[in-house]
Amino acid sequence: MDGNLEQSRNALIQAFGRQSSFWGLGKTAGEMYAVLYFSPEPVSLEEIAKSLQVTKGNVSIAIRQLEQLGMVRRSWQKGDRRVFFEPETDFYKITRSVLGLRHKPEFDQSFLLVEESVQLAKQADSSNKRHTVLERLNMLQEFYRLLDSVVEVVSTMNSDQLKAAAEMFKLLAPVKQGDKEYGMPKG
Amino acid sequence: MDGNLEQSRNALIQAFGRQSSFWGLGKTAGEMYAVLYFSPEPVSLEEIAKSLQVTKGNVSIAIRQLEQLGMVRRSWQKGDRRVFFEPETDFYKITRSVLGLRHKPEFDQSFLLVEESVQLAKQADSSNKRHTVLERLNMLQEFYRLLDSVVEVVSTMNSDQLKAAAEMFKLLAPVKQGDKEYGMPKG
DNA sequence: TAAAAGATTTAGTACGTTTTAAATGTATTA
DNA sequence: TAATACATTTAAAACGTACTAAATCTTTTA
Repeated sequence: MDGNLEQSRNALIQAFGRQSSFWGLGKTAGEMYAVLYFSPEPVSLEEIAKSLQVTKGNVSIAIRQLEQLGMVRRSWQKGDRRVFFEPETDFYKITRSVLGLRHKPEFDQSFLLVEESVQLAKQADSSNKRHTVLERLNMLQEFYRLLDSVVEVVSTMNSDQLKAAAEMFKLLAPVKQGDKEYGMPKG
Repeated sequence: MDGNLEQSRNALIQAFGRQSSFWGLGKTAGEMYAVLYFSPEPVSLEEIAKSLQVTKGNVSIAIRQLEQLGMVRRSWQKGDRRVFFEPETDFYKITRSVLGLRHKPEFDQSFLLVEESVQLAKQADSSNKRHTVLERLNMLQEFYRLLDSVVEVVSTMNSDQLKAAAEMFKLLAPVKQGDKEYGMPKG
């Protein structure tokens, strides 16, 4: 392979590994996705293993996570019994899927616990403590509900809608004093 | 303490522990925050340790993380040499702080790597592969820039602005699949 | 100044997660 | 059917992170 492309690929693998780890998906899962993302053609399981120096078993497990999150699809080629993988390249789609499958449930669980906490506090004897606690829990719930509806909206928008909404949101940016045109397209 | 309040507190500790762990802060850090959140008065280091059955050293370290993220403040009481801690209860403020201190830098690092990847790919010999890769990296960068500006906007808005923006976002009606129009405010 | 009360640091340990090597499973071909 | 080429599961090992107990540091009081 062209040396430059090879280096380019390595940089991308690092980037995805980093992000993946940060979001709790595990470094190598992200790296595997990067391998697919960098390849115009679907990649076989063994090739992924070889290029990241990990075992096939490892790939088998990690790739399934990626599949379940809608980040990877498997495909087949006639006359070849191997399984190939290709990346979902639409990040808006991925965002939606990950929000729904990974974040939402975790969210709901916590929200349920907070709800439970509220109910129990309400049953407590009236006291200064009870009062403060309920006040705080109310703020917390308000915040949760807002987040929840944002997740809900994002989850149900298609990619173009998301893009449009994000652009709109971007327009809300307060122009910072003395800042040199932050984040705007040049020219 | 009132038995109900005690149960209520436990539910909250669970909720925060869960979320904290999910967001990569560690379970006990979240639990410690919950202890503070549930107490109308500032809490001493030792009391936190006792109520969560962990060592003071553990609290000392974890609480510092929370401080650095702006989730906890320390305070003192006259005639008492102990340090007390109290929670930041404004979640919008916390969101801003965590985004800026934790997410943004991680983000920027990855973005830098992608940028590097792009530059290297551009230097590669023209080929079908190079073409596809650059195309994909472009999409990726577009997505990153959007996220970046969302983070930027959120980071610079104050709590009321954030609340208002979120409410507005909430009004974006989900539009059925296949519909070409973007969401409009209800009513 | 010594003693006491507290917070922080440190070195080691326990734990959960990730990864591996090998065994097993499942088609496909001859 | 046996041989094969692959994917998946598994049990154990390696690893990293979170936690502990103990030592150390810091401040206050007597």
